[in-house]
Amino acid sequence: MYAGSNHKRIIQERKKREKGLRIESILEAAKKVFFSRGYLKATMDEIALEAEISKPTIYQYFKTKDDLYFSLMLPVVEDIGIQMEKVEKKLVDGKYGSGAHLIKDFIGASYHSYKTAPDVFRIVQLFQQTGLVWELNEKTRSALNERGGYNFQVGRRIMETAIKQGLIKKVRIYELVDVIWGLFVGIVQLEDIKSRGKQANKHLKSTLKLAETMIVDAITIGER
Amino acid sequence: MYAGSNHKRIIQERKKREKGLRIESILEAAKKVFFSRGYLKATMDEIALEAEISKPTIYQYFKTKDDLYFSLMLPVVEDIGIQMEKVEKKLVDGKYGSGAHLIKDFIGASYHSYKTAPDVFRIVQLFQQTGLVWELNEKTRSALNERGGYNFQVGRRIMETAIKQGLIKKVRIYELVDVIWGLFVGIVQLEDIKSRGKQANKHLKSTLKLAETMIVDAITIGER
DNA sequence: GTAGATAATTTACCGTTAGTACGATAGATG
DNA sequence: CATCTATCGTACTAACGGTAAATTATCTAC
Repeated sequence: MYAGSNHKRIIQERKKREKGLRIESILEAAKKVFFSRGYLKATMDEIALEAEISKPTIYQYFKTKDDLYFSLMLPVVEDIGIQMEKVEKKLVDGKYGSGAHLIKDFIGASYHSYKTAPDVFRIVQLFQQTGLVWELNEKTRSALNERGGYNFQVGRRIMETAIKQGLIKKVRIYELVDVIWGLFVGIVQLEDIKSRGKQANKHLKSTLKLAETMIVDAITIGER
Repeated sequence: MYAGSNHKRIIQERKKREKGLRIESILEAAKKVFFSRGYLKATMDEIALEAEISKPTIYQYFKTKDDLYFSLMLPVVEDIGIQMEKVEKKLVDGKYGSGAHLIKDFIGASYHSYKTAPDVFRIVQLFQQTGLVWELNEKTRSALNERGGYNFQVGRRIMETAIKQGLIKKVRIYELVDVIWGLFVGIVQLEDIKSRGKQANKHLKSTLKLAETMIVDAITIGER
């Protein structure tokens, strides 16, 4: 018994790895199908086919169609948080010389996530409409809520610090973060609708740019 | 022949009226069911029951479930346009003394429509999330597109005039209208999600208020 | 190496629902 | 009366989300 009791553990770990890979491949297939067909027209059978497995296998890993759909979101939400944390770090390290620069990075954090997965990004709020939120896998739901809520917390901390550092005017941080986030999501959606069927939305960037300028004009100090 | 050839016409008109009423009652029933159950869980049978007619009769007037759903949007989109036209009239009549006042009314125009039908307002989102191949009645689709596009036109005209009148700074009007509209929708959606399950969203008003202030700060002239 | 247990996967199925076909009915019209 | 129109009831199809039960692959213990 050269391997001893390790053998068992090692095999278990391999299985775990394989399980992760399977989940990964399902997510990949789901992404493809969901975003080419749209949520409603995407079928679980087609996703299964794309992942080269049978439908019930999907249900082994994801409780419902919603669950699968929402699972796609989590990495994006997490990414936004990571980007924001970077901004926060830079801020507490005193590396922002102006509020304008901070705001630019702050919006850039969301833009970064949007760019890496524009399809996923648009999905955030669909479920509120369809009223299916309540059938989510508990794990998925709480993960989403926690990360989402956490991101807003970070956002508020950033603005709080920025005010303390005198980078931006003294405004209500809770509302401020909501305004910026709402602005971003709203514009992305809007330009998305407008550019449907046409080539990539050339207006998105210029509109976001204007939004940024306006925020800067409104809440930064001095430079006007 | 006391009524002459009018008789025919009068009867036709009555029929048209009745047809309108039927459509109205279907829409009313649809609204009730859609917004209590959510789009996916609402069934055409239930809507038919609510409207006290049979299911095939609904399909006489609405091509698909989607079509019925989106038909609910139209009045809201139209209302927004009407509110905006009021603002435009007031503006060309030279009744705005400050840019701040104008912006307030401009946002208020959308808010008005939102307040009268918050549920319907959320549909905009669904429209874009899933919007690929909705099998909308051609009439419904073009009506929606036309009215939507028209509203943006009015918005741009307003901003153009406001610039000419020296009420606001010279910014790119196309992007400006998009920013304001995106901001509004984004915030409404956000607060909507946040307040789900809780009491009415008390944050919406204060967040919108801040957004308004920020826009005013950013684009109006003088008062700072 | 093989029997038996365990986990992963598939086949075959269920229940529900959007949408339709069709014949019956009722009322207005001429 | 004959016709036309709108609606109804019914019964059906096709598609889809989801599941129970059978099947296969994999591992463990001897």
